[in-house]
Amino acid sequence: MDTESERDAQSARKRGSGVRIVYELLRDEIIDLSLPPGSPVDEVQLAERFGMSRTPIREALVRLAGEGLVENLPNRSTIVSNIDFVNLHTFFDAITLMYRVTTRLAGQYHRPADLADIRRHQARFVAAVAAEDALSMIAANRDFHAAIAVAGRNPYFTGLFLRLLDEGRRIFRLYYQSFDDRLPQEYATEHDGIIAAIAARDIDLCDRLARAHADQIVRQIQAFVARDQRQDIAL
Amino acid sequence: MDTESERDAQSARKRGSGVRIVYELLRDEIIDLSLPPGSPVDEVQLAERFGMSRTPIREALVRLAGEGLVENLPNRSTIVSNIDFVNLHTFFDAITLMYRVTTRLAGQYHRPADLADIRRHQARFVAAVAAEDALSMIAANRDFHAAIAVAGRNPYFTGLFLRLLDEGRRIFRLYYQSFDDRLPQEYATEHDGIIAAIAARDIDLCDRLARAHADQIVRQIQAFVARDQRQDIAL
DNA sequence: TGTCCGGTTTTTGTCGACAAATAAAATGCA
DNA sequence: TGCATTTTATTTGTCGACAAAAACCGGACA
Repeated sequence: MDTESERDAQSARKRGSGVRIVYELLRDEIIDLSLPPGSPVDEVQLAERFGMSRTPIREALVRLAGEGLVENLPNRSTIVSNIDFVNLHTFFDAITLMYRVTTRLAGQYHRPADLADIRRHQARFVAAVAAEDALSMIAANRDFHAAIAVAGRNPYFTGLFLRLLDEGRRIFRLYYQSFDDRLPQEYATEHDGIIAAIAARDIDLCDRLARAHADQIVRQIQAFVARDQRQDIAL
Repeated sequence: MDTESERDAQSARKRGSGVRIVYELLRDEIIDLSLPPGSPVDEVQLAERFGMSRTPIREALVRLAGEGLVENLPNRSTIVSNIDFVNLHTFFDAITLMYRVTTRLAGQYHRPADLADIRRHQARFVAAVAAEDALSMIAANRDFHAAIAVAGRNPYFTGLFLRLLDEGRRIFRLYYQSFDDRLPQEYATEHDGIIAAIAARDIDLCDRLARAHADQIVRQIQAFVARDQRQDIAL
């Protein structure tokens, strides 16, 4: 069970990079559901897996807890945070507002280099759609909107938005494991519209398109949830 | 140099409470500027001050770093985060939006117990204004709006808002050390208006009042900054 | 006098170990 | 057999110590 990065970590890692390695890998595994919600995260197990002491593992877990990706039950094992389906609407509210705000600010403050970044991620997204690769589609979509947020140059909004986008990746991932719908072509064209609005610095248009885009995504997730619930009832 | 809480921490503290104690105390000291921005935070010094090992200190620092209250220069001392006056407008944008959103949501989702909490903090605020106690005024104001955010029941917004309110406390504190203006009477009446709007569940009114309140605060800070800059030029 | 170089010191990052707290298992009792 | 209680075992929280990095200091040299 020794992957590339883990052996790197084990052999010759620089003094202080250990935490980052563990943090990023755990983060990715939580987001792509390799570590399912609610599963316990054992410190000593991770320690021997990465070939390091418990101390850096612990620090990585504290950071993840700060972002809400894991929960730290006192004197008990830390677990991967559950997805709260009951209060999913709070997530929808928050991410919709952040879509709008970040896109508006991008329209206001973006520079040429930002647009290049955004277009690059959109190209990745389109390629993923063409290849029908749901996983890299989800990742590219996240990076696309993250780039827009960065172009908006408000670290407070960017910070919250990144958290929400990652949480969204978990939820999407949950459904793209079981279903294989595809309306992502609409997403791609909507993305192009957003890019154009940002480039034209049309703030109102940015807002409208971002809101429509967010509504689209929220509706899709809600459809997934509803279908899921009907299945639960049917069984 | 042994205060009450520190001796408590030293003698008989429960297993796992050490981090919380250090975290909360450091957090308070950073917010009320006892630890000025940019000042180094020495681990071993804190360790002997609290009578505990470096490990829990370190964990507290990691948490604080996660909230942006300290910065962790690799292989070098961690320092209290500086206040970024150049990009202060991003702070204004963010906190204004959060004022509006949380107050709107409070108008929508609050329950009777929430209103009681909010009114209690407003009473504290009024008392602090009457006593002309700037410090507890600032603290009560923060708690007042925090209670409104809690009543809105969106943990994502609440989380960001609390961070912004604490950052705002640092900025306010910065100026209430040098000046002794007072227009807080206006704040108190505005607070009453906000309470009434929430109780009446008038969402639009909540939004308008919150926005006006935020603008008021932003203007006051900007006036402080401007006056400060004029002083710098004069000297 | 100013700059570069090597040693010293301070401070962090990591480690292994121990003790407390809880979960799990085993035992006793009705 | 089922439940309460004690015992064991696992896992976390904390500690002291050591080694690596960078800052600090002093001296040599141009």
